[in-house]
Amino acid sequence: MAVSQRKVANSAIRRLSLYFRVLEELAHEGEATASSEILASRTGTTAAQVRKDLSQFGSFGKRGLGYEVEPLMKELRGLLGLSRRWKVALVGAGRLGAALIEYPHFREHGFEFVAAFDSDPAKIGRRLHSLTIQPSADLAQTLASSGVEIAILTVPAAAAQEVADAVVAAGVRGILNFAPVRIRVPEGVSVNGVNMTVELEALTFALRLGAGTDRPRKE
Amino acid sequence: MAVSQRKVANSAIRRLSLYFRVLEELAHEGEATASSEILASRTGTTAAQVRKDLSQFGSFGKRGLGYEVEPLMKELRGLLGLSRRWKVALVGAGRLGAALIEYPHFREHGFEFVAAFDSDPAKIGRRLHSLTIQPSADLAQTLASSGVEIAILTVPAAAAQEVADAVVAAGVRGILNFAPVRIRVPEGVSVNGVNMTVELEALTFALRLGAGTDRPRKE
DNA sequence: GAGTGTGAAGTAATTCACAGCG
DNA sequence: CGCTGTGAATTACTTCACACTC
Repeated sequence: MAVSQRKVANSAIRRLSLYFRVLEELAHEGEATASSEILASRTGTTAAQVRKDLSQFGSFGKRGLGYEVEPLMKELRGLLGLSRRWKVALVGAGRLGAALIEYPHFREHGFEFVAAFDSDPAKIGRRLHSLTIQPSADLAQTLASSGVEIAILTVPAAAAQEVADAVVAAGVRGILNFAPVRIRVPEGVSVNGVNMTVELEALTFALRLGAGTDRPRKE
Repeated sequence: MAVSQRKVANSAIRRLSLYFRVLEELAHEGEATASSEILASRTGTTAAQVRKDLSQFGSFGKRGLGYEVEPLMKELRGLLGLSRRWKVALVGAGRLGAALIEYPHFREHGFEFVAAFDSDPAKIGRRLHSLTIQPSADLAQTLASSGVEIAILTVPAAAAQEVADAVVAAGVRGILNFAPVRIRVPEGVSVNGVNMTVELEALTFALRLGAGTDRPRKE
């Protein structure tokens, strides 16, 4: 029943995002309801986990029936902040940045790229999917005036902290960091990292042992 | 002291990868030793955690001194499977795939792309960073004959499971999945996912509450 | 003296199991 | 009945604290 600002486990939040995606699939498949069991098997967790995760935000299910797909999607959209648009800036207009700015999934879920920056003079002025690449030096000015709240960092590791400091100074409150280093931000700013090197090395660790990584035991 | 096949926590494995990267930095900075405290502060965890993580594989440190950078790197390289080369295939030669195949970090750590596949006839035959893009139909044949052990999947969500089945059938034992869906694999195959949508939505969840996400309390 | 290695203690996350409702 | 919602039990992970070594 608790909807207030409670301590929500990070892992639970990420699962909410997974549930949401599965619900989109189910809606697309024409399903009207979804049991915790379905949600669990499609996301690789357990039915009890799904119910626990959802129940900390409200009683969205109907006993004997399951969860109605559309209403639950709406709830999750609200929880995850997907019922509004977010202005996003890309910092680092390399190949990865170019890939992300085109990634349809972001656009479809309300993330709108409104600026792209790079420090390489050769890239300044070039177009990237409807945006003109601006010099990183203009970061502070452009971000502040355009109301950007999220920065996606696809810069080299060595530049990541400096760029993070700059976007935070420009008022950005959320950072999605693709550089393989941990960046430090002041209180009140959120950072999530996507570290593909770590994931790849976790994979080779598992391969070296000759075992499967796979998460949950319950099939 | 235990070096045998212990149940190693997933989170611990990922931290090992982080420690390794920090050690590379420290080596580059000319440091000969590193305390658990340094490793902790640079990776965002606690000194006790660092020691616990490392101690489950051996006694690598010297009391009163810390860890010697080079020897510890060597240990971690071994643990993480980075002391050998891995042949990697890229499946999905879109923008993201193109970005990954150029990502210097992978190459520098022993990951060698030996084949690239796509199902789009328009892309077949085109070059991608020294590789010629092959039709996905050739997957089975090429992979089996080239000894590829790891597949990196950058295909659309809808195709991910099908592609995963194909690479597993071709003998691949490890998959790094960039598609935003969970893929199911048989026992003995490892999958790690990089889901940037989840990370971005975890970020907007945090922003919606107006709080910082950041991991550990201890500074 | 400084900093590791590690049992013990504490905290967090997951799973169980079942009452209760549609 | 079937399936949710949830306290209680369990398991996993982290932090403490200190003996021990260099």
